[in-house]
Amino acid sequence: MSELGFVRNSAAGALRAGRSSALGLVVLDIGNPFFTELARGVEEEAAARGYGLLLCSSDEEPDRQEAHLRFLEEMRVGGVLLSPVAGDSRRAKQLRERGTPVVTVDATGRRGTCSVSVDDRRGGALAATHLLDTGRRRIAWVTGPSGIRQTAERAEGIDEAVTTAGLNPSTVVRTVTLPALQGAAGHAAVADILATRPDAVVCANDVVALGVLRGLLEAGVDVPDDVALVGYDDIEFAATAAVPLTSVRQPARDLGRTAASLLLEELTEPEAHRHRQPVFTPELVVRRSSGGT
Amino acid sequence: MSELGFVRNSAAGALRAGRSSALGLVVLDIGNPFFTELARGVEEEAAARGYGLLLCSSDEEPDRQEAHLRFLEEMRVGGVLLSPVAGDSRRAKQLRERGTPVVTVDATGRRGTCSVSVDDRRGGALAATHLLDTGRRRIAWVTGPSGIRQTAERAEGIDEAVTTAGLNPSTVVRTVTLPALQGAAGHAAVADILATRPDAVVCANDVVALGVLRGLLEAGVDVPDDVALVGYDDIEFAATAAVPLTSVRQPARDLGRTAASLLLEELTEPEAHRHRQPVFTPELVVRRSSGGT
DNA sequence: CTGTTAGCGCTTTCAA
DNA sequence: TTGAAAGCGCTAACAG
Repeated sequence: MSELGFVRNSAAGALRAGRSSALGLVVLDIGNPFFTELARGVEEEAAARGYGLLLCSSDEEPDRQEAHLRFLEEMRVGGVLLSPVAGDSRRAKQLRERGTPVVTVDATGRRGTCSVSVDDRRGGALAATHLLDTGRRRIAWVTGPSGIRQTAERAEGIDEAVTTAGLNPSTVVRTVTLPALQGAAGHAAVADILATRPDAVVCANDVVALGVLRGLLEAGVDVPDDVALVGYDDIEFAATAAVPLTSVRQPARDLGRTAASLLLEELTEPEAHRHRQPVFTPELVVRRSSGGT
Repeated sequence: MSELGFVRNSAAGALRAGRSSALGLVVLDIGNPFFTELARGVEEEAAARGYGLLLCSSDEEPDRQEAHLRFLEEMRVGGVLLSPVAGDSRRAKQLRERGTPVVTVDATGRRGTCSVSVDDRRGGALAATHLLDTGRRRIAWVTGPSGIRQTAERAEGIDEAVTTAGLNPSTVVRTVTLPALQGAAGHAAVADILATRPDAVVCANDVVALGVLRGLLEAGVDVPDDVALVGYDDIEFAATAAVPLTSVRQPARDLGRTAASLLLEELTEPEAHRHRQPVFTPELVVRRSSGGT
């Protein structure tokens, strides 16, 4: 019967059911391998349960995030996974009010919703402790726009570790803020970073760290002898960098799978579902850029 | 009226119109920055014309490609951009028969359809000529599954350049075939590559080249003194590699924008539309890995 | 020029 | 057990 070219019309199904059997995922930066790995995890889990995936990138711009959420709402996706640019999204709230579950990814959500995150405070502390243990005393913290929650917590973790070591964060840590967490921005900020006279640089993610690394080498700075460098995420390219990059690993694919699984549970068994906020543990991967073993 | 939470139901619109105002893009590997850059180009162009984008990755698996195409067909997307895994896709044909335009991306399509590609033969020749010019005489060509058209043409370009230089491809070029064009596969194949006793390695893309680079360095091979290395795509991470990577640059974002623009033209002005197959020109970017300047 | 209606394809409900 | 019908929200065509 259907062997000759019949293809289900899911628009009709979505209209009838009030929602489609697709999920939406909005990430901060599709060009960042951390998020593509996360997306893979989501896609795996969604596909296994018969759901499609609409993948969007906000490029860290709140307006783009809102536009994508609107698009997903118009498409009547069954649920949304959101790696948020800023704290409160009007449209995310609206989605939830409409009955569309929204799971916060890679950042702690409020209670009353599901979220999947990594202990960013701990991650920041891991990086800083490692640097302090290896004798560094002036850390430049290179981060992005302040709205992004997880980077703020990494900064707190750094301060915490500095304090724990009996030092004063205000003399040890200098913050350099980039317009975006991208390689080019990191590369462009190298002069600003060096102006803080650091003996160590911690970047809010690996993409930035690789841009910074290129700038440091171009400026004739020896990594790690003059300046130690630590990234975040442990993307694949960290290991093949000019100086292999020490990084704080996050279980990207697991994050994605877990988030999708929570979302699908909420979607398919709303009454049995209890909101959860699992927090994963980051792990320091020491390579040459920090002068470690 | 609509200020209080009204959101258009695009499922209803799609049902009514017979198709949705979204485009589908199926790439070979979403983890490859070349394709994310291409996707950005597509997204820019689509968004500018009020179209959404459904982004899928086949991971170079024909079955996944077909599944994604089926999903897009079920969603009744207005058109599809496809970076094909294998030559003929039953479902792509079916889509066209149904009246959904399909534009082939990053590979030459057949006449009678639109496609956007880069002169891969020329790209292969650029890489090989550069290596021959700098004295290399045994080239290992590291490629992926044979179904992928563009890599086959790059191989032909290499042979062509070797012949043009008055040498015999069968003595100069050795082919190593990977199960997938991914970093891990390249890394795992280093022993096989070295077994061909090459003085130069050309990889079908940069992701593979970076994996190979890591393996070569781990094996104590000096790049470029013992072995020159050339990648393909010129992704951002090529410049920050352990040994900055010589690569054949492809204009990824332009490819995406052009492809989307052709698709949208076919979609919105079917009678005025004439099929075109623009071919972009690749460019050799020489860095240290090939021992060039 | 404004307002009403029919129907897209699917699912669910209810009748035969 | 099998089949018919209603209605999801939108738009295009048509009536007033």
